[in-house]
Amino acid sequence: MPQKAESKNMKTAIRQNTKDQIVDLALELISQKGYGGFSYQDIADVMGIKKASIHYHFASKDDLAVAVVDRFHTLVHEWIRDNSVAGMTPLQKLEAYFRFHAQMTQNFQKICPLCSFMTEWQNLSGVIQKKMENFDKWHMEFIVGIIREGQEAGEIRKDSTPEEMAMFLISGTMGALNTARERGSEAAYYSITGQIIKGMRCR
Amino acid sequence: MPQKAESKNMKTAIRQNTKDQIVDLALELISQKGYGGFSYQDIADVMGIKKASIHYHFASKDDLAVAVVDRFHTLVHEWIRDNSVAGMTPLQKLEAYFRFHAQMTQNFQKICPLCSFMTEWQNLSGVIQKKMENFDKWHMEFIVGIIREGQEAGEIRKDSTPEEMAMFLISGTMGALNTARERGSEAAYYSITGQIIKGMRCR
DNA sequence: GTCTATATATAGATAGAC
DNA sequence: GTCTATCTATATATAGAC
Repeated sequence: MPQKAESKNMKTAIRQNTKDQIVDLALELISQKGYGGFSYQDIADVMGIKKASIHYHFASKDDLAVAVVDRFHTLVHEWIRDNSVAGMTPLQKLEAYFRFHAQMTQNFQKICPLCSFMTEWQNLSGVIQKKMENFDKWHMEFIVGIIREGQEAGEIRKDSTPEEMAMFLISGTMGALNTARERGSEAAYYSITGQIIKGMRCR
Repeated sequence: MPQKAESKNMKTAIRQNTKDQIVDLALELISQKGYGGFSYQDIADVMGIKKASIHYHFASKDDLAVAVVDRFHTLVHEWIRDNSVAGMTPLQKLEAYFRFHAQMTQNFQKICPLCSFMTEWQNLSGVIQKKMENFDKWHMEFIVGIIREGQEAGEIRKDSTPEEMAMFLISGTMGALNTARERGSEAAYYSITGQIIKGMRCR
C-alpha cells in the first residue's frame, strides 16, 4: 500500500494504530482548546468512531492525559535524535529549538500541549502534575546543557547560571507561543524568541 | 459599620454589591482553573446563592467573561493610578509591574486571568477575543511608553524597538507566572523576571 | 433580586451484544 | 475492538413563584 509506505517516510508520520491516533488527536485538541476544553466526543467525531470505543483504549480521561504527556515527551526526544546538532553552535541549537516549537503549532493555531496543561494546573490530577514535573526536570537539564556549552564556548554570557537562563528560555518560549497565537503572527513569535537570545548572547 | 469602613481603605477592597462580587469571584476562579474550568455552580457555592441568581446578573457565561476582562482592565488602571510612579526610574516601574502581577497570584496559586483566557483562545467567542485584543493594545502602549522613557534616560538598550521589547516583556511575564505556579516558587518568578530586565538593561 | 423547578445539552463512564 | 444503550453527574440556561 503506497499510502502506508509514504507515511512511514514522513517526518511526522500519521500513525495507523487506533490507540496511537487517539493520543495524537488528543495532543492536538489539547494544544488547541485546552485539556478541559476537549472531550471524547471531539475525538470520536474526527475519527468516525464512538465515545465508548475510546474508553476501551483509555478508561478515563486522566489515562489519556498521561499518554499525551508521554507522547509529547517522545516527540521531543525524536526531534533531538533526528536533528542532532552535529555542526551547530549552541546558539544555533537554541534557534532550532524555537523552530521545532513553531513547527508544532501549524501556523500558530496551537500552543505547546504542556502549556495548555499548565493553565489548568489546579484542575489536574496528581498523576499528571507529577508527569509534568518530571518532563520539566528533563527539559531543564537538556536546555541547561546547551547553555553551559554556549558559556564555555564564549557564545553565551556568564553573568547568570545556566539554570536561571534555561528557566527563562523555557518560560519565555511558552509566552511567545501564546502571544503568537493571539496575534496570529509568526513574526511576533520570532521577535520574542529573538529578544530571548539577544539577552543571553555575548556582545 | 466598621467592616465597611475598613474595607474601603484596603487596597483591594472586598466589594459588597452582589454583581461585583460575582465578577470578582469569577476573575479569581478563572485565574485558578481556567475559563472552561470554572462554573456558575462554583460561584454559587462560595457565595451561598443559587445558580439562577447569577444568571439574573449575567444571562450568559460569555456576558460574565466580558465583565471579568473589563474588571481586570479596571484593576490595572487603578494600580497605575495608585502607584504613580512619581519618583521611579523606568526600570523601577517595570519591577513594580512585576510585583503587581505577583501580588495578584496569592502566593503563586493563580496566574493572570487573561493568561487563562489565552490558553483557551480557540474556544472563546469573538466578543471576548476582541476585548482581549483591545486590552493588549492598551497594555502594549503602556509598556512601550515606559521602555521608551528608559531608552531616552539611557537605562534601557536601544538595539531593539520599544515595541519589540514590550511584547517580549509582556509575554515573558505570562510565562513567568505559569512557571512560578507549577513550581510553587516565588524565587522562580523573580529569577525569570530578573532575566527579562537583565536582557534589556544597559550595561 | 433570589428562589424552586425544570429544560436541554453534554460530560465522563459502564454494561453487554456482536 | 467497536457498537448500542444507558447511567450519573454536571453544564448553561429559562420560567415563573415569591
